[in-house]
Amino acid sequence: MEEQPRLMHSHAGVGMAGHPGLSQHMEGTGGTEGDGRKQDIGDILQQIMTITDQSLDEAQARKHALNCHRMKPALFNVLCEIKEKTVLSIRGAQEEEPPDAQLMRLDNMLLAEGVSGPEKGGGSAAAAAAAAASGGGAGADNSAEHSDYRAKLSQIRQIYHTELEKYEQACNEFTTHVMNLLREQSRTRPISPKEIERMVGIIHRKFSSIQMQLKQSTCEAVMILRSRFLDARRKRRNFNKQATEILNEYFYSHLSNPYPSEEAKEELAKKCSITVSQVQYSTVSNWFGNKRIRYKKNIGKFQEEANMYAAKTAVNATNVSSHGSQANSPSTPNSAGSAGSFNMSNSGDLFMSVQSLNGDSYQGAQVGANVQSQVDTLRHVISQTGGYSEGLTASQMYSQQSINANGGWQDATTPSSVTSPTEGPGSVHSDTSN
DNA sequence: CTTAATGATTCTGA
DNA sequence: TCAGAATCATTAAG
Repeated sequence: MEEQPRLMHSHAGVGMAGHPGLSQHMEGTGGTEGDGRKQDIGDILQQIMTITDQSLDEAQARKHALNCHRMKPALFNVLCEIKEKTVLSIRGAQEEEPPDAQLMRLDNMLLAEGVSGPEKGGGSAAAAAAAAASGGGAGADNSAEHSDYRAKLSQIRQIYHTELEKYEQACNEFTTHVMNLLREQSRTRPISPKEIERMVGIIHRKFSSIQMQLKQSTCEAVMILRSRFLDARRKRRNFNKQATEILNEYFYSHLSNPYPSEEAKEELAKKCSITVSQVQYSTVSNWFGNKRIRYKKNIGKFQEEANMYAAKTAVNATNVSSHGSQANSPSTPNSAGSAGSFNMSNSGDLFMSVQSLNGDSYQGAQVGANVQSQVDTLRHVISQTGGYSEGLTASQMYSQQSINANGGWQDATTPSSVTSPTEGPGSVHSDTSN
């Protein structure tokens, strides 16, 4: 029921809706209302029907005639005006785009990551970010690692730019195409410049939303890349054998107090040439932290290792001393023998015997001779360094079996397998058991 | 693919 | 603030 009238109305509107002047005019000339209208509609239909019968030339001719009609521009103007007042104003109202905070964020991020920024600056900014992310200090080791990162980043950057360009080009092409089309059509139907403009705006919005997607996925890619390369955890590399050896040597030869001082850590880091990943210092700290805790947690498991390193250390010491003595070989050797343990909670005390309580000695042939000098050396070193536990004095260290043994730490193990040659310190000792 | 080893990070208590 | 403990995440070995 409702349909009918509305339809009718819209029909009537084809030519004159909303334009009082015109419809009045028509009405005036049209004679009696009902009949006149019906007649008009009939005419229109008739014309439409005849169009299909017309040849192309005929149609063109008519079109041309219409275009040339002197009333045409005026009519189009009026129609455009009407259109603008109705359709455009409605659409315009709802087109207030939301503030694109999102886009801003993306832009900022891309800029910060060096994807959308100036060409070279991007790379260095990323490198800086990388350096910062990995802890800063070391500096030197970053380049090799980050070149890969930078390469990938610039790859992303390149893709981003080409895509962006592509979109832009497509957008422009499409826009001009649409504009031409509309201009063309504006000859046959009422299209105001404003409308064209609006259309262009719509197109741009569409394309910019595509662009935003591009930006978003680029951001994601960068984030992934970042997390992959810069997250220290992911970057973990195992130390090489040599480095592990050096650290272990130190650890086991300072078993009584495996807390290297800052300098010692630095020294160790240098010796190990820890370059990968992170700040050397903290890497060493981490290593010792992990080592302590893991050693303590499962001494049995480390026994063999301990013995091995102890032996090694002893050998080293001997060699050194035989060469000439020197007390301080900077890093580990000294103290070759300390035996001890760092306190463990459950154990009461530390120190494994320096010498095996009984027996079996491991004395390598080499070891024997220089022991005395080692002792001296060690004493010297120890007193100098004084670093470790306050509780530990040289005498304690040397004291033979003083302490011990009972296993404070290692539960239950039996006495040593490796033992040192006589005098305490130099000895290899190592804890025992197994 | 599973698992052990291990470097790094995070949380917690002194 | 630091060491220890717990946990994460990756690597390497099987």
